[in-house]
Amino acid sequence: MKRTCIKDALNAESSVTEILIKGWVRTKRDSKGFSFLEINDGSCIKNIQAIIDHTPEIVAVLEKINTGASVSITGELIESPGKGQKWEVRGKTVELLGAADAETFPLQKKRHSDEFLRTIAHLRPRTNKFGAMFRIRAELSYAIHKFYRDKGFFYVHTPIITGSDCEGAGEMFRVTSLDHETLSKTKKEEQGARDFFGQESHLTVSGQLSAEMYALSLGNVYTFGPTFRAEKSNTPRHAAEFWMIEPEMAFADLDDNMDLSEEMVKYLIAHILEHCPDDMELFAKFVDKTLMDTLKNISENSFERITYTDAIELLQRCKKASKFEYKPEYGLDLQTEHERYLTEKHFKKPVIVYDYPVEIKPFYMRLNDDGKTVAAMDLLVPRIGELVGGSQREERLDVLERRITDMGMDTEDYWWYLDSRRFGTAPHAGFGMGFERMLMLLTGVTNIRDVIPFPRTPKSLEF
RNA sequence: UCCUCGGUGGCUCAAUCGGCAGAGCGGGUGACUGUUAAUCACUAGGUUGGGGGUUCAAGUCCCUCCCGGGGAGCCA
Repeated sequence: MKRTCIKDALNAESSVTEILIKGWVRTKRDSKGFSFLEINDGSCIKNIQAIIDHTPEIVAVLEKINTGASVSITGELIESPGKGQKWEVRGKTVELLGAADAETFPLQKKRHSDEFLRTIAHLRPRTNKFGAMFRIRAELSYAIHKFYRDKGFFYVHTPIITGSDCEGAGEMFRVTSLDHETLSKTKKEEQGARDFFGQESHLTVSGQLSAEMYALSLGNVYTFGPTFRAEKSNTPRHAAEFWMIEPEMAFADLDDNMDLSEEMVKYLIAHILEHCPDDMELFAKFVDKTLMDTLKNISENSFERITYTDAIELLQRCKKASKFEYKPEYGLDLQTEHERYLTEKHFKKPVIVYDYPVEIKPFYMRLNDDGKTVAAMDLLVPRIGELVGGSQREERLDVLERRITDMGMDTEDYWWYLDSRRFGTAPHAGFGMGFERMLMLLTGVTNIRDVIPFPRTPKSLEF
């Protein structure tokens, strides 16, 4: 007999005379003469209840079954005479596939703290909350591909190992095949030449520069993959390994970029609400009671768009101005408290801040006609802060070369990047969105460590 | 990296002014013929994060290290 997954069994239209269910025992309740088993197989958040009459043989098996054990049950799918569920399995046979010792199995039937569950990251997907989280994560991943594919974007696999030591963001992880001894005996300048690639190599911090090359060939493209930052930032919003979506559009400007980011965020919310209602319900009920209102608010309203200059002025003039720890000032980056004020207090919705001072943004962002600002954009959302960061790219060779030189970098290192401006350059724009941050926004979960299966953070690499 | 709050049974926490280390849940044993994180009774379980110090006496005070949470910086 073929296994029926619990999701399908619970969606049955009529009773089934013979059914095979496999899964993990969430609870066992014994009475005189029979037992109830709640089984979950991960196919959905709900368990199926099996009722099993006691016979000497079955009691012998049931005695070895505890919370956490994996079992295989055959029987009949019938309408449940009890309250609380439509269907249940009246079991005929019960087989113990894998026992779980009750004294040492760490998950109990009660709620556990997120902190404790992080210490057993290998078992937490067996809980309702993390099961729901990682089903949503899978669905969100699919939704991203669907969104871009439907719009005619091509998915580009940009490299994980890179040679460019400056992609414009953050500290990088060094990649080397040299052993520790060789490394310590070799002079810093000579290490690269002796290494696998004949030069120093790192884990990518962004696929953007590569994606630009493909946008200027295939038109509209996106990357979706892991990225790595060696920053020792210890916050609930940062991880050393995280996933990023980076679309890049040829013949597009900053407005197109802003439109795309807004459309994407709204699409992803709608997709998850439509396809993961049961899993989302858990987060709306137990994690963030305002979640549905927040998501509705984001879907139904257009995002506020404001220039950096206007945003600074607004912050300087607002009632809270004197209470900011950091004074808002033209030429300085917006602080967390400023972002929160804009999205949570003032506009009460997502805000796109654009046209930033050239001094605080990387070399590849397009210089505006005023000569003082670049065509950059940050999408800020309540609670999460920066969800998306992007820009129209500098397509003019001379301006780009000057920017690279001005920032103390060598144009030689970017020869292939500059080639795209040398041969058939075109206006183009793109952005990056943190996948985990989108997931946090969707679920109301406030710690990035709880939206990624095995989180990598400073001093933490157990799993 | 800085600021801040924590670390007590498997989990979540309590312990007054420095004076006998406790509860709920979970576990074990038993009861119960439709339970719903079942219920009821009984029961076992502790080097109070590590090291050092003060004291007649330290979970509690001091020093130090480790680990975790929250905030900041940086960012996605």
